[in-house]
Amino acid sequence: MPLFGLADCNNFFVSCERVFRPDLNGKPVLVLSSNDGCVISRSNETKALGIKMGVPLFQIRKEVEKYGIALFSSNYVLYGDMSRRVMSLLSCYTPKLDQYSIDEAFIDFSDMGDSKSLQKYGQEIVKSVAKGTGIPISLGIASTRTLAKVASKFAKKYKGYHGCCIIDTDEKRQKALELFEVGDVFGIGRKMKEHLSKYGIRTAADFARLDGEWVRSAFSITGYRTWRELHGEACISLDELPAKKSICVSRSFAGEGITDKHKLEEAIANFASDCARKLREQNTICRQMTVFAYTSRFRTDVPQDFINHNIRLDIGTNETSEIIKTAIEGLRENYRNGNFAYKKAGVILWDIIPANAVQGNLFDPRNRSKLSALQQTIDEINRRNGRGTVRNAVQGDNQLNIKREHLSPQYTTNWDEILVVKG
DNA sequence: TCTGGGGTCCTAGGACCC
DNA sequence: TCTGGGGTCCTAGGACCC
Repeated sequence: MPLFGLADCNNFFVSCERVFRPDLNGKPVLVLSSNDGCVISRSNETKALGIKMGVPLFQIRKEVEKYGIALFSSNYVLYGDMSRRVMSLLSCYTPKLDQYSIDEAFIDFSDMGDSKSLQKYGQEIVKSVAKGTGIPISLGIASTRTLAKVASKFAKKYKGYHGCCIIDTDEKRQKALELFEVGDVFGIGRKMKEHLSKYGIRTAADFARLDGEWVRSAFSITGYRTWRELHGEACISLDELPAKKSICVSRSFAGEGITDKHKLEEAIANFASDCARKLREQNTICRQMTVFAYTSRFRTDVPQDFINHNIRLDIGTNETSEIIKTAIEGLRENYRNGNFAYKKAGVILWDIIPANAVQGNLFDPRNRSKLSALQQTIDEINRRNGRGTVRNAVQGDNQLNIKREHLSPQYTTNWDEILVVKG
């Protein structure tokens, strides 16, 4: 019988920070988005204070002060590294691990013994990750991904499960769905929840009791899939990790934003460079690109501009210099002089195919094998010496105007900032 | 004053072809 | 002047996820 496990790191970013700041255990902690803008991770103590996910920091300044909430700017280098450690430990316990996000992974538990031994096995996994990384996780196990997610939330909420909850009978499934709010179901978002509430649907069980055909007509194939998954019918399979179909790098800028054309080009060049690296990391090339830049949507008192430009590449590529050049040209074509303050910009690569499928062009004047050898050399230098050691001149000094006032040190990835143990 | 970043999937509607 | 209908492909936008 197919069985899915979902391992979910509890309050992941906060937990990462606490690994190196054990003094903050039991205290309210927050991790902020880029520019220290919004709340993106909360400790249980912070949740208990009523601080909501996603609220802007400036709206909760009073509470931060009053309760002495510890603040951290997001430190993705640290979180990425901790995530790799968690994932590598998890992969010891299964032949098939499917990483879903930075802090979640699906685990194949098919044919792994009876419920009782599985419960023990699950608890062992949870303990092992906590011991090996310091990150607490919750594990849910069920016959579909959607139900595994429900189970993991129970594992998180009730101490009695010791981190692992299994939904493996119809009775348990029914009971779990009765206790579960419909809006918390994986695949049911704000809009669907609103729509359902008009019909008095409050719990996952209410939703599951609806007529399948009606669900399909009201919420399309995706809603219907969620409905079937809640009934225990697996519709989302555990596939091999597919290559990404689009790659996006974008940032918001602090303060007024960027008003200087040259600075904007520099930012775009850096985004394009990051995109190209990600593209090569999954061994793919892209054939289309979007460059965008816009002014603040919250400011109605200043002139607005919205650049959103698609570019089709004659020949697919993953080379940094080529992708930067194309992005900059795209930006220049669409740039208007008008004293605009750009608050956000980015580059998206899409129409992505495997690198070995590149279609040559008889009229292409460049020597592609030479270009590729050069790129490999640059990648190797940057891998050894840190990103951005060798870069294109247009990328400038890579000092984007981004605010990070509460940044933790790079404990795990930078020798200069490694944790000092005091004797 | 201050409002994240990176993805996926689905659908409707227009363009285009015969 | 008359001005169908079906199929496919592409794109923009919405909804969802973390």
